[in-house]
Amino acid sequence: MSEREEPMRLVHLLRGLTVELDLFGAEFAARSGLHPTDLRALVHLLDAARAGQVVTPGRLGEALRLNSAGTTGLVDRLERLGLIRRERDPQDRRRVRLVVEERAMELGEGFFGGLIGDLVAAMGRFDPAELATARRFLEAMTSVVAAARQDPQGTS
Amino acid sequence: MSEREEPMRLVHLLRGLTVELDLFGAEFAARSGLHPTDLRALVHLLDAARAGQVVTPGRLGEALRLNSAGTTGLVDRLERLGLIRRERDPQDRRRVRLVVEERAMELGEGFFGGLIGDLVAAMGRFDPAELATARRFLEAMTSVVAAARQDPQGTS
DNA sequence: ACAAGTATCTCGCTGAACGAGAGAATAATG
DNA sequence: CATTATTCTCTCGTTCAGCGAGATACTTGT
Repeated sequence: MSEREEPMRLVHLLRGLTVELDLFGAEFAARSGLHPTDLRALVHLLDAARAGQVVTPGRLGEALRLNSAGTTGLVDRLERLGLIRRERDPQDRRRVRLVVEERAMELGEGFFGGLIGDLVAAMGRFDPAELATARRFLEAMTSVVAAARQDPQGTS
Repeated sequence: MSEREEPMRLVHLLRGLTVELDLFGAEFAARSGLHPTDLRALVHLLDAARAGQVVTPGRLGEALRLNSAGTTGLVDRLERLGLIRRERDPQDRRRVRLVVEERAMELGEGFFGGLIGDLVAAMGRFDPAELATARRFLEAMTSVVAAARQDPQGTS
């Protein structure tokens, strides 16, 4: 009732939203014959590709918190599915560059594209000032979680 | 620069936030000797307990998209860790009720409590009208994702 | 009583991820 | 240069979460 309870409702909403997004991802992954980890890897690779960054197995494994053996297995799977390709780096030939194939782009586009379109459409029903507020809110929440992650105990 | 790009930034923020929250959960889980699934189960059980609902292995497995064998294994793990307890339902003795132990509450409280406190504190820097907007926004986004989940193809 | 339905658990298996360490290339040092 | 250290990536053997199929236990409808 009181306004003191509103924040807790927002916290639950926030969690509910992440649950929905996770389930969406998991179901997409299952439908495409991917494992949750494969999907996370794909998202990471597509992001990096869009930003023009080079990703090596080492970097990928680090981002996904996998050890080297797990990373090799992951890269093997993605390569077997024709989503990425290994390529020796000509500069430093110890390194392997992970190149995203066309198919991976299409896969990502085809599935998340729809969701993104729907989200953007739903945002259209908010005016610019409201979107700015939502943005500030999301940024604030994200930085709180990021801070909590680095300092697990501190109720800062 | 144009306002047409703001929605995409919000989409990325949204994803970034869920990634942070997932990582937070995963790191907490690892620290507590739990698997990601165990944590999801615990959250579900604590929510249900707070709402006064009875959870059976069947319901839990359904919520987490596990089959019966996986569910049994999950419940075994949680029971072995002393987080929950199996209890035959006296009304319908085919059923087993999953009862959350004190320890599980403390675990959930001790870890998420801090984060929730930080989030609520951060919300304190928004006025009630802004929080209401954030809430509408989150509700809109959640229902879009939920709808997309049930109708994977439809760009509705 | 008997059949059908529902809830949970057991068995055997697949495969993702781990720890340890090997292999391959580059960089640093005498 | 040759040698040693360093940095990536990959291989081997193992562990364990989750799957499919089916067993078991209990309840409900006829």
